[in-house]
Amino acid sequence: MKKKKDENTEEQILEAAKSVFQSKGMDGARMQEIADKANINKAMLHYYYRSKQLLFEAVFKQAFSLLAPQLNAILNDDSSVEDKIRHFTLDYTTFMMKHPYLPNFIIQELNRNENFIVKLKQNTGFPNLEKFKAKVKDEINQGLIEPIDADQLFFNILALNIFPFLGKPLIKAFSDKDEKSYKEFVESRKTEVANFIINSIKPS
Amino acid sequence: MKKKKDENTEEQILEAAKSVFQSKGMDGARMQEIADKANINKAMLHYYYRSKQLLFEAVFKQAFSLLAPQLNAILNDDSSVEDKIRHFTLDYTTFMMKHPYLPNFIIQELNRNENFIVKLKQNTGFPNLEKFKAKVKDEINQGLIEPIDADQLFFNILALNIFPFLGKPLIKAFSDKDEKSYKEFVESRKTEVANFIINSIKPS
DNA sequence: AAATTTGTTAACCAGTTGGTTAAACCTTAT
DNA sequence: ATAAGGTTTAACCAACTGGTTAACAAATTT
Repeated sequence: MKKKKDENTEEQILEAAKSVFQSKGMDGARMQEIADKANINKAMLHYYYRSKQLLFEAVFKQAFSLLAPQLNAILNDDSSVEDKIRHFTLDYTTFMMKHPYLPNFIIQELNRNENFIVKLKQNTGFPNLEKFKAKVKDEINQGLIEPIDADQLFFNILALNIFPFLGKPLIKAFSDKDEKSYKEFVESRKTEVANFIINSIKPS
Repeated sequence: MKKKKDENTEEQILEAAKSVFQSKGMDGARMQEIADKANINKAMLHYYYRSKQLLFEAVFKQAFSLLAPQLNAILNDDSSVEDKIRHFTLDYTTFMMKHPYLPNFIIQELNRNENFIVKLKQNTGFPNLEKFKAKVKDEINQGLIEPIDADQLFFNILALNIFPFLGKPLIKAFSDKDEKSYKEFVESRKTEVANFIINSIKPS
């Protein structure tokens, strides 16, 4: 009826699996390494999660569930487009600086298995753009922002915010930044990116 | 059909390796699959490239060498910042629509092995931002564009152009696009992205 | 045309991988 | 205490992996 011994073994596994899968990906991850990191026997991984695939999916879904609410914040609240942009840019960058492996993990695995996102879409809380699109059109009609396709605007916002994490090695190499100045660069983007976007859509 | 020396075996291998590595990554790729795709014996891979690692590096360097010239075009010619942006956005998107696996492959493997880019930097023709930064500062001083950090501007350009290829599954899922409308979306970015950037830095 | 080098193959190998098993170990209910 | 059932472990396994070998075939040199 009740669980016995170490109640949080299952969570220790998930924690270890998260760390290994996020830094090495599905193909590069080794079950033994996950077991070692969780300080348990490898058989326990299969006892709790049955297979590498299912353990991976548990990790991936949890990772994606961290991303979705951030997107929904910008998409579904009632603030102005400008506020959405400032708010999202600040929150997203702050959050990802604490979880720098997350964007690359999600993008990489989504590209590895294109079917995977279909499963996720069935989940409630999967980001929906309709309300955002309506808001953009509304503000364009009111002359508050310049005409722009809402999809293009949304993915521009996403691109500018995600890229510093996906392209970290490129940024460091191209602009000769060490870890410290890379972090300063990302930090300054919390406001720079919002200004950049708003400048572009602001009526002249 | 007689057995005879096939002098382009080496290139067949590279072609097959490119296809497999770019779609599955270093860890997901299998030497046997590369051999099958090249219609040769697995031992030939080692005869010509000695190890999986070296074969991978050959593929990676060739992939990166396709990217570098495009970046250097925007960085080192003498045109105006606005022309650089329009020119690069058009060329880059056109090129990547023909090689859609390339951006993800490079980003993924650069993140998998952070040391890898250090080797690449020693290569001649590795993109250098100095001239671009000088040009940006110059145009800012002349009042042709609004003040902006040249690094930020450059990586904004990169982010907006690369993201549609990295985030293809996200774009299709979030905005309910099928393959056809995804392609139209990317196609329209050839000019949309340039307009978006130039709007942002244009003096009001 | 014989000898040598280069290209190619099937078979093989040792190490690794995800996954299984049977027995032992705890914790709780009887 | 003992039975019961979930939890944990060491040992094991079959399939797979990158890589090697030795023999053979084609091209090149002598």
